[in-house]
Amino acid sequence: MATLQPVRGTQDLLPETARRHRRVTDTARVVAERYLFIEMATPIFEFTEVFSRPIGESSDIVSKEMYTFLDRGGEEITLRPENTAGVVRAVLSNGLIQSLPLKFFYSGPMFRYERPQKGRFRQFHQIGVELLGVAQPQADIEVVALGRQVLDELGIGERITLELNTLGDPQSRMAYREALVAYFSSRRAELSEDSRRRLETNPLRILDSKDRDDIRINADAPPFDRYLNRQSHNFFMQVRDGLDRLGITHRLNPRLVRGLDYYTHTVFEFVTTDLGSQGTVLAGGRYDGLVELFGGPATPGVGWAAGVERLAMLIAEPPAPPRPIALVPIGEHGEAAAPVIAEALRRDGYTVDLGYSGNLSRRMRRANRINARAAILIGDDEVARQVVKLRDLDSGEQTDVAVQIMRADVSLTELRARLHAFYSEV
RNA sequence: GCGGGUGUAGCUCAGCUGGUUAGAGCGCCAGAUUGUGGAUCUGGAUGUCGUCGGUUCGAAUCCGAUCACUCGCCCCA
Repeated sequence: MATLQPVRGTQDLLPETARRHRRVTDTARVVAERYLFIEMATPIFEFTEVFSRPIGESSDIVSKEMYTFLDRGGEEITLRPENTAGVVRAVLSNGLIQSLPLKFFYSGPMFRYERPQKGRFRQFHQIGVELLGVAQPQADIEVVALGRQVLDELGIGERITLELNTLGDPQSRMAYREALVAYFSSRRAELSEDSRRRLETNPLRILDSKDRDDIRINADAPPFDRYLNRQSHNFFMQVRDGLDRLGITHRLNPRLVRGLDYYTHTVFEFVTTDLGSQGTVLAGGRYDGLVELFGGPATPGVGWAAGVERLAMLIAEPPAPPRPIALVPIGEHGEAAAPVIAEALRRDGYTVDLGYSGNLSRRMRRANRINARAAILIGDDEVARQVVKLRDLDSGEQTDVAVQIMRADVSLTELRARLHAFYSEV
């Protein structure tokens, strides 16, 4: 810690950014609840195996990106790199699996030891939804529609396109995987270094390579359709039809592959070109085998997660918070009376700034800086006359308003009426 | 994890091929205006020139390392 800087990949959410984050999570929560996806939260850390088992030992996330440590009791703990595994664990821990279907919304920080970039941090925030217990394609359709509606409500829908693919059921996926391995192995020498590695770890990912030679080789790779069995094919068609009926346009991307091992059937990504190479903004899919992986009963699931930082960068400036009222005390009696008035107005629901120190000019300047709608000046003279000076900071008009202040007992009837008028103008 | 770029005041940046006390705009502070904000004018403060080391009579400037950010790859939300 040579200088006072935050840990690499972490960042302070200063008020303006925090406001954007809040806009994103609040909007998502509201929309999710329209679909009856209810908010829940799981711990920020879990036993390591909660993540290592379902995500897949071969994935980069597990093999080199997790924040894993021994706690003081000798338990192996990991900071959550994503939240689906945690939600499934919570469902099983709490016996909720009895009451399917389950629909959850969550938001919170996640942790991955990656190389930071724009839109990519080591501590980052995700919002997400999970739907457990529905095998029918309606679940996929509903979950995608929810994602689309969140993006639309955030006002960024038209800059984001939906890409869709299917991984098929486990049999289809396995058969295709074998066919791919056979094909790529035959042309191993031509593959990029990255893709030769992928051949061992995640051969499907080669299809998504950006390497020029890989792209050429991919052109002749066997197509997935041929290995997709009838049920898987029909399932995918139903999902697509359902989306069409809802007017949710999408682009088929046969090279779309999810990084996590537990995905089956539908996979999708909402992508934008406005964020450079970190263009995926919301992504997910179906994970029918996940609950079983945890030792629970075979239970289908669909869900998605979205990156709050990425969404926060895309949205327009959120609406400004309500303008405050500045209370400006002058002199000993004013200082005594001002907090009483401030408290009463705050109980009315107004945002009130109470100047702590400085002369009148200084406090007025502060009132202006915080964009106050009005200033209430109260000095010894006013206290004696049982008035306050109410100054309209937009027009500069200033008038005396009668008040009654007897220690904690205040009567502000006229002041309340005047303030009410200020805030109902617009 | 790999490759490229950048790092000078709170912010945005200037500082030519190394040469005295490192600059501008915005912001901040003070005053004009000791019971009145915004606009204007006047004055003022602020920098370990990211950090450490090297070359040199002399380094913000050249070299190396390191840290951070950033772009691409990888990965992913």
